[in-house]
Amino acid sequence: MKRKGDISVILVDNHPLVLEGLRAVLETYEHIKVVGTAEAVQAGLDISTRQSPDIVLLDINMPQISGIDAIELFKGAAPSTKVLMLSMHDSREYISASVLKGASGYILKDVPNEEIVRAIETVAAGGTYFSTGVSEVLLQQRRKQDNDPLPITAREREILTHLAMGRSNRDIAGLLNLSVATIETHRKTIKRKLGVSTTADLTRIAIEHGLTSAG
Amino acid sequence: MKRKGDISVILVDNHPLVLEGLRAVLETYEHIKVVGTAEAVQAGLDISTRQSPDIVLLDINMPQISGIDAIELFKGAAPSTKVLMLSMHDSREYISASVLKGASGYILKDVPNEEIVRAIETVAAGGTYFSTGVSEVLLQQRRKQDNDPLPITAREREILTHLAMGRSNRDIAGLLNLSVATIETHRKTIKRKLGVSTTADLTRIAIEHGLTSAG
DNA sequence: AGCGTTCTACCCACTACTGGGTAGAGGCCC
DNA sequence: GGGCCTCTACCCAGTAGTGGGTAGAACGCT
Repeated sequence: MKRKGDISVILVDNHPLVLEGLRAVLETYEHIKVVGTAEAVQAGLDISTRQSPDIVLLDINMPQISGIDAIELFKGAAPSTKVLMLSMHDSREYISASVLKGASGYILKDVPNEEIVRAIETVAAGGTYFSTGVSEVLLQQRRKQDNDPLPITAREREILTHLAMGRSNRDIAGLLNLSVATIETHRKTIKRKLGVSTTADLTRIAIEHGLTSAG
Repeated sequence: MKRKGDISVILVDNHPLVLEGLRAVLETYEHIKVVGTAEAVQAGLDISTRQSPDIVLLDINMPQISGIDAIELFKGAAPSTKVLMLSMHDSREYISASVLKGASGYILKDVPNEEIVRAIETVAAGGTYFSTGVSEVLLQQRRKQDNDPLPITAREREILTHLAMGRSNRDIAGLLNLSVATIETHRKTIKRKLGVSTTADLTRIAIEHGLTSAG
């Protein structure tokens, strides 16, 4: 029986073998209760609606409905349920998509059992869990900023920031008390150095390098 | 003494009281060894260089050098060290900045002791830890996309995507086999609907809503 | 049938940006 | 003291985008 303090979990994976393996691992932990397993998203949703589990361990590769799309369905079926994705891939697209859809964590299938348990505990406690390789992917933007600083001068960076915020050459000239011609020259130099030709490109690069934010 | 499997931690906070409180809490756990404490970033760096701890627990509000800037310094002083931020604020700016600079986690000072320990264990194991309120903030972009869909038509969204990728009206006209005038009309309509007037604004909105990515 | 919306396309005058130059003043390095 | 870079600023001709219109064809809804 599930007792107070226990964590209820349902497992959704289209491979019966993985399902049984996970159940066997998790059952060795007293405070984790596997209250259901399903080999298809729809069956999982039915269980989830009835049981409102603390955690859904969801395989990302599901036939019919993809695991990514299923995240929202599970959140809809039982709003208090946290979704923890289980995947064989550490591809950036999957991870970002999972986070955007509201998953609380993303772990790889080849991690040690203890890490799966740790992830379940962490997510149940209201945290997020992304396993080793995955956090590297999430922090990828940082590496880009570190390893690949923009090859432009400080003044040019300043101009670029204004440009990316939607200001015209004339606006910037006014702000910085410079001639419009000067801003145009800077703009040309920046474009040449960065190898782009449009304002949209400049804006994307500025956001990418943290000079301004999208939101 | 630190033994194999133990987690070595140094604490950096400019409040001696917090420092002592943390030390007292962590010392009740056998596998966590506090190998140093510092009330200033520079002193913390000195310790970190000598000890190469597994974890630096770093207060975000430090005088002189901000905790955010200190993240990079600690990563530089001992590359294998993971930085776990400790903060009283769950503001979006702090959290994003921390993640971008390379912090492996962000926890609030008012969380229960067990959560701090859990965070330390998780980060030491190579994961990331963001406590309850914090993960909400990280998932904020998702909410923006869900609650605030762009009030434009599918065709306009398509045009917007191309614009944000740096394509000119003429390029897009060519791609979609339309007249340049049509693209200009769409562009005007999109700007009016979104209440902006420049390409940079369009690009920022497109990225914000996931139509294209910054990188 | 009548209405609203979307997608398409054009007109016009105006402004902004582009891409090719050149160039002087000041700072830094060797 | 000569060389290199940065920041400033201008010239010019050309192209692109702006912001104000209008408008027809197609579609769905009632």
